[in-house]
Amino acid sequence: MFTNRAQQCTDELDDTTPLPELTLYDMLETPSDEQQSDVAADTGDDEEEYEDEEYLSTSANDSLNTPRPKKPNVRILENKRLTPGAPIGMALKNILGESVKLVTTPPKTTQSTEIKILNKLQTKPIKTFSNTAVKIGSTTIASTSASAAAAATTTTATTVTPKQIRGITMTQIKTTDGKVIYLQKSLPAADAQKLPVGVTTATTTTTTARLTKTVPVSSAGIRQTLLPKGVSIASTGLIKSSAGSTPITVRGITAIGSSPTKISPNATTTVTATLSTSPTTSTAGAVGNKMAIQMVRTADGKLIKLNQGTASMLLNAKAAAGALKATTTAATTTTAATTTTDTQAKAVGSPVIIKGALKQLPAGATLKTTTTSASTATSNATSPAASTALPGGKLLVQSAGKQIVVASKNIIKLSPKPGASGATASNASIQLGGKSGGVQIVRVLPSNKSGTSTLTSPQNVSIGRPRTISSNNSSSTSSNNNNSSNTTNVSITNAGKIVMKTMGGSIVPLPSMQTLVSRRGPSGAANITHAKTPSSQAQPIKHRLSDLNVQIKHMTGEGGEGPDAKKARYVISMPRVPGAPRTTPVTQQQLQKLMATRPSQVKRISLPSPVRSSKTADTSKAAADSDGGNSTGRKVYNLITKSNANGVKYMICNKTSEGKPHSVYNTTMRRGYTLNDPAKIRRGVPLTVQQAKLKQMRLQHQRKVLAHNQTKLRQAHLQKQQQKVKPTQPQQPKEQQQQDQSTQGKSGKALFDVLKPPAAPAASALDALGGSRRKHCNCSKSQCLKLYCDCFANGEFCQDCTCKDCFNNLDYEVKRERAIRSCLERNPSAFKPKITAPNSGDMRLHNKGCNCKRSGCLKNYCECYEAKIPCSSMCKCMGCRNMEDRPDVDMDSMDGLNDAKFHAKHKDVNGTQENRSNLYLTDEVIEATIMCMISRIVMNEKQNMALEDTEREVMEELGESLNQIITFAKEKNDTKQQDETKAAT
DNA sequence: GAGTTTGAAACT
DNA sequence: CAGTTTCAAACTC
Repeated sequence: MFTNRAQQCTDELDDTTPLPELTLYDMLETPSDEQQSDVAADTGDDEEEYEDEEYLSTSANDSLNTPRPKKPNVRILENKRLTPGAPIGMALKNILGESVKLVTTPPKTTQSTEIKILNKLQTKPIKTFSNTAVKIGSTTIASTSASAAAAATTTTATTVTPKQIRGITMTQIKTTDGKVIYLQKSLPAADAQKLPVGVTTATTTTTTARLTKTVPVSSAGIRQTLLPKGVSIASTGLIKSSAGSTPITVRGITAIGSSPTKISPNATTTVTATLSTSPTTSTAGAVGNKMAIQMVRTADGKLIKLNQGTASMLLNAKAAAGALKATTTAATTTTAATTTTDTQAKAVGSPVIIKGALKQLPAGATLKTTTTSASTATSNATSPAASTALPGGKLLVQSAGKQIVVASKNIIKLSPKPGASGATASNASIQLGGKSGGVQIVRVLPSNKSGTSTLTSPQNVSIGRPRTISSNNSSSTSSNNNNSSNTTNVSITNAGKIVMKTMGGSIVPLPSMQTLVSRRGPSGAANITHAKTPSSQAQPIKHRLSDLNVQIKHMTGEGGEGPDAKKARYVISMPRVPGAPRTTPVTQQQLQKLMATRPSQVKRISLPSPVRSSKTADTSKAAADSDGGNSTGRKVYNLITKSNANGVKYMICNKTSEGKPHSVYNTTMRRGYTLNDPAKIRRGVPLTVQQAKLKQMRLQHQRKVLAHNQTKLRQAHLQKQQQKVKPTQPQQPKEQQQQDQSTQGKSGKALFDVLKPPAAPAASALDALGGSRRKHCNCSKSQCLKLYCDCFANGEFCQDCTCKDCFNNLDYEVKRERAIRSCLERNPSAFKPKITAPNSGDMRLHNKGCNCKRSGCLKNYCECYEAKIPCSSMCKCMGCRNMEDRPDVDMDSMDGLNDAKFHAKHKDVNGTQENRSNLYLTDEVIEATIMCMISRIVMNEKQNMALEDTEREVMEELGESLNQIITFAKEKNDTKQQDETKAAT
């Protein structure tokens, strides 16, 4: 796999542009939602950039793998962008001097680097050394004097008086809350001359909360400035920061050379450092030789050190506020250790940052995090992370009981260090969801943004308790100040990304390390638990992205949950009688009891958030099918998703520990899967697999009950009639009935099984195949990376397919992700369900509609017909015969029926509709139905359920009862026809 | 199993 | 957005 992945990095025009973590959530969210990136909340989020168009353009451009000048724009978050020609650009130039090269390049060539500064607010008076205002839009960053009021709403014509800090010309920008941002006004002459036009170098920007302990920040050129929410540039010319530790992000500040950075013990500002894509070796190399370390301190006192190297990874070390004495030099390192443009280009495109870190880190490059914190992170902070070269091109980084193995691929493997203590050590490690003990693997996602990727640069990893791990040779990172959780953010943007965030970031563990596992548990109640083992014994099951999407939404929607809530592994235990077969025998007595207490059997089961909507406990066959016919099977999914508010992203890979991908769904994956048929849920309503199946279980349970009720009533009715006709044999029916009961009880066959219609062909086929997948693609030209391929369209990996040149597998994950993105670019709804029901119980509709011309929409060419739904106004079909007004059309039971049979049946039913209504809609049946509804009401009232829920469930009850009646009537009708046919023959 | 038909996806 | 091409599944023989 690694080899393949490496090859990917060089093929296709060297298009190694890393794809951003493509989340299913992204797929399903509306664009507007995607753009609603709460930067302020997402303090460490630098992975969201791909969501904007700039990223896309950059990405596209990166595909050419051509070095590009950077876009010298300064922009403010929330769509306040500034271009070089904009006032901010001019103002910055005024501040930074002529040495700042604001290169005007097409927007698509933008390579955005980023510096994020997390500020912890302080109320210090503002003092600025800069007397030049920076105007951003209508606002101005003033740096006229210590008086904030002196700043005008417009640009002041004052010039910056550069401040010399350690020989570096700095420009100070002071914020209203006392923070001071130093920007290197100009590069050292030597370095500046080395810089080619349009190329910037590393920059370190630091803000401190105290004037007396300001941190110099070098800046060779500010190309972008991002001010997240909560930080504004006031008309007074000051950077304002809202309460809390709102991060201030300065994006695109690049610098050259290393600058010493001091962080005062009480400094509450995070320094982020960036680096550039500068191909100049001199600067980068010089810096690298110096092994400058970039120190970052988070708003909550965490200390982050960035080592030199292309894509260093930052990990915070928690430190008590005021006690932190970490001092280090700001690291401005570039990984571009090459002098040639070509090499640089390749480096940029390299998707693996840490790749190739074969040599041991120099001692100076080892991160040292000093802290006096007595917290559990102390061990981390005081323990310098050490890296050791391992065979096979791996880099072992150890820290506080944890080992991080940085493979030659974009993978970081986290495994417990032998002898390391459990809980404490776990705090000191990169964790996925706070899990400890197991091997954790984190994928390093390459970034196509600016920056270079070096294959030889050693990587340092400092592991600390803090959440933010971010490193970047060209971009900065920010630390998360959330102390309440054990989340960890790892992000390496630029040449490579380590994206490992559980809070506000992305988690991209290796396949099989995070799996969404669904299995049947022994307990009778449906519940969902977190799996404790990364590996699973899952049967090959395919999954659907859309299903998982919803689930992950639930999973990640609980912002207040602990780290375990972020785990991507879930074991869903379905209700089942312990030891009972899938089709649990139900005696009539049981059914009667069930009938009497029916609502309680359909009681709501409070599930954890991921499957909170699941309510029903059932032992029906549907439940058995929910795991693909394998009670021990687990569904292992692969997808990337993220949460809504917290920005949590998961990549859940459907790969077993053996490396073989799973097939989540054991069903055919044709287009137009519908909700009611779990075997065809490909683009059905966006319910989770579990939800859909639980719903089906619930419905089947209701059918059981209703069928039992009907049977009981019919038998009573029949008994009456027989008593009337044959008064001499009054006991026969009763005896027969008892015998039936006994037989049923012995045979384990439920009454419903007697009454229920034959299983749908799809389900039958599914069962016949023992849960194996029925269909496999046969793509030959699309490489299974286009929507032509059903596997791909379903969000699955190809498995056991007969396709040729298949790239739809883990070995070509990059290509696959790119293809997904391509599809989404063409059609953002490409992976959304095509067939949805507006509301529960509503008729399903094809969202797009078919476009059939010749098939009359009566063949499986038609997506509507295939989905067993009538064509709607959305369709553009010609000569459509897939009409809606077919009262007998039970689309879910039409599998295998040809048109002739269909129409014959149609005609027959219509012709005798009234009679059959009288035949089956007897008073007893109606009474039973009403009883069911009343029982539901009573039970809901006992449970103090909301009226709306009660109403809804009562209506569902009615609907299911009617459905059952229809099913029963249909079956009887068919039986009758068969009997008539036999009699005729 | 080969060839044809069909309509969605992709492309222009 | 419309027309055309490509593609793979559905269908036919």
